[in-house]
Amino acid sequence: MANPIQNTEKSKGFSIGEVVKQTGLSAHTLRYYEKEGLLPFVTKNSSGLRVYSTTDLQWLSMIECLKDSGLQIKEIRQYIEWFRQGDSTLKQRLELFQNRRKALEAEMARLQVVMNKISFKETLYTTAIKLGSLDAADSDKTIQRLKKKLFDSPDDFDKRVAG
Amino acid sequence: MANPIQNTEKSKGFSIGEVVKQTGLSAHTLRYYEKEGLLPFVTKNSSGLRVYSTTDLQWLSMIECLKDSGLQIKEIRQYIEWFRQGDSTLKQRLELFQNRRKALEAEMARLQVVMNKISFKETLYTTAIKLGSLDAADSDKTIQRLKKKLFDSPDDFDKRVAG
DNA sequence: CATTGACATAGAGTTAACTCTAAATAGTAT
DNA sequence: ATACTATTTAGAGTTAACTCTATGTCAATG
Repeated sequence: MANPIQNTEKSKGFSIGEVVKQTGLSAHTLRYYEKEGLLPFVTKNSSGLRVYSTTDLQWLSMIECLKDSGLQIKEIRQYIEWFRQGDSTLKQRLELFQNRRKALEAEMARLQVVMNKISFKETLYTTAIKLGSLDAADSDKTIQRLKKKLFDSPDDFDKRVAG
Repeated sequence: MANPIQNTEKSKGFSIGEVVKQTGLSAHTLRYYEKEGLLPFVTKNSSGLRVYSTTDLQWLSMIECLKDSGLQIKEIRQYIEWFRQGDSTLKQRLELFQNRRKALEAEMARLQVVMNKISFKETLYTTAIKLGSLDAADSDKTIQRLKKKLFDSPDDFDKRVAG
């Protein structure tokens, strides 16, 4: 087990392989992130091997969160640049998080609408299997009531849904 | 205003331009979907122009829903193929919707976790602006209590978050 | 009958975010 | 010293889902 970077009890740093294990990201991806300016704090030892600090791991966690919130890599880089500029960019960063929250709220609302439609389909097909055919399910009283409820709701899933 | 396809009171069909207006999709995208097998019911008139029926529009609505649920185009094509095969594929289609519902539930739960982290950041930066610096906000009692709450929760947002 | 605008096809180009390849160097184990 | 594994770089390749370009047809308008 060759570990190029000595990671003693003093926790000087982690090799790229250790970060791969801890984060689940590939070494390729870690180098790609660095090239894209997402990890400006990663250092190299005298042999040119990357040494990741605990702070770098925390940044990776933050990057994952921002990615999951829907941010693109170049937008994450912008955020990191703002961070490096210090307190003069507090406003920009706050606005970014406010926008992220709004985007997440919109996305969750959107997913809820999709969920309603998919759940209806699940019920429809469960009934279809019980009755032996999709046509029979389509004519089913309970199904028709459910469908009506869905169609009369504010979002307009089509009057009649294909499939 | 030349409309190649006569759309009389009997509603024989829609031109691609009309479908563009109704769906917000581009003509390019509509042709691309068709090429990918997503619209096998679209017909052409004697001049080779596409004629979309109301059913085709319903399919487009269904396709949008499946896309929003996270399905890829080739998976949507599979669903449409199952549909065309009739009641012998009811089980496969039900399973697809069951899987979609589970995926949507997981996605919504994931987004909720991200939302908690982003909301914390929003609070942190609001406090930072009020106090004049990020360091001051980091040492703030209320912020520290919030952070502790977030870190002690089942999901493990890092012990200390960068940025 | 020439122009215009919508539409057709085939195929090339774009974008984001990886993902991989090749060839070289570094570190560890025996 | 040798073998083996981890890491490095530059740059090419991949994938999904469009998106656009070039060129040509067709129908209605002036």
